[in-house]
Amino acid sequence: MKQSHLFTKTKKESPSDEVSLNAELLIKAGFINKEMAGVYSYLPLGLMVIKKIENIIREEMNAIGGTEMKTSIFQNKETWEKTGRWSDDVVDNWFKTKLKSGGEVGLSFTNEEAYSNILKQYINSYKDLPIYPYDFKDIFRNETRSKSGILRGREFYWKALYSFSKNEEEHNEFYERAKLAYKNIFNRAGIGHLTYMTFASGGTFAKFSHEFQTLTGAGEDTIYIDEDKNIAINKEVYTDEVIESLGLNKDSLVEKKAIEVGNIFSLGTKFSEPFDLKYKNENGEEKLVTMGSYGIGLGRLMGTIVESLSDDKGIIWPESVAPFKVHLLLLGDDDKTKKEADKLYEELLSKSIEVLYDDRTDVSAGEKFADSDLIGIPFRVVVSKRSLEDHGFEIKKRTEEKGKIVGSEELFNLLETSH
RNA sequence: CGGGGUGUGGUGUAACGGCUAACAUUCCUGUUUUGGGAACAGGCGACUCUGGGUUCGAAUCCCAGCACCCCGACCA
Repeated sequence: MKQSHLFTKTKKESPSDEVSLNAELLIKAGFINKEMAGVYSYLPLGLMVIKKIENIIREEMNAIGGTEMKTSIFQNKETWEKTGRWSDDVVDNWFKTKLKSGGEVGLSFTNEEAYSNILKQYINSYKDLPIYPYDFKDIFRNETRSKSGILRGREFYWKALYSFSKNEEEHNEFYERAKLAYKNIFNRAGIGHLTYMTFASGGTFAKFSHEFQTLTGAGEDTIYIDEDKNIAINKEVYTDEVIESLGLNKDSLVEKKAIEVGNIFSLGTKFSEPFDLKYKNENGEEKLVTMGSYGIGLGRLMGTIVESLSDDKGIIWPESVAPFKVHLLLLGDDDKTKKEADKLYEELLSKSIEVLYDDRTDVSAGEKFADSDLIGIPFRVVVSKRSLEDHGFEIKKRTEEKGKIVGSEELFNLLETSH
């Protein structure tokens, strides 16, 4: 994509109504636009990142047997009354609205009810199980206080997978696979080294749920980490009894601030009971389905990456989620340099290397460098009079201070072997 | 929902109760520039969040509302 076609521009000043680093950088660099407190639009660059993250999650979910679908934002009152969660006394953060015909509808704030209701039609026999449907979906929560930029919004985009299993054993087997899939996701998203699987309260049907907590000062949660064993405990279950039951030692636990980027949860029969979600086993007996839920907030994950990987010049995207792999900068406006840069741009495109081409000729070199650092694309390639007088192109990683001048062959070699 | 703070051109800020609301940036015109947010010249852009009140006079003081930020509570 040519930068002259990208309508967003970077801002020099930080927005006055944002304090959080993720919102500040993402707004300055033109990834998102704030609509109101806790509500953000994703601009072209932001959407590219979201889609990259979405694809990573999709691949990992499909790899463990997930089946993608798309449930409606609109929620049926009757369905929710089955679990008692329609009531504002039980769930106080609903966004609800009225139909012209008189009824009420809610906007999704979670998906268990919708899934249980749909899957009831399709689960009859033990032969129908297990199944692992999932959604990418906008979720709405009327938070009393949204905060921290895109880390906690009133509207957010998430992935939710629900597992429907015959029994505890089958559920547990999948649950373990889901843990690994989640680890893969956060590794691939570039924050694996900062992310800990964390024991948290489990509800009625399991002793624990598991959160994936990424260390960042902007975190809302307090966790206690055992760095050797690479696991952590959420403050909410940080008791002597729990520490002991996990075989941990209080002295080796370190307190840290973290943000919850993912959560997996055993639901047992909490939802299959009210929905009468049963199957017939081999002996013709009716059994309740055992469920689990597995969520990741994509916007929150994006914000967390920004929070934990940026520097004082801007964002540093991991290659896996960066909007582009290469930021190609044209410096100078003489015909020869421009022609060389155009040619390189076409070559990158023909090799399917994602590139943002700063082809603007009315912008100074300094401004292009500053923009490039702020936007945070992993590789910066400069074409200028100076580079052409040497071997051809200057390539520099966003994480490096100095680049090096390389010829075309070496350039493509470097780009094609990196991912 | 409790507490605290802030609302001024698109953006970031300034302005003792008193002149035509200032500066920077963005944007537009032109000239010169092109390796770290270039230089010069000219120009566009504001009912100072809304509604009341005090005053000869309000961006400034008072009241109410709304919005945004922060702390806390809450967070399938």
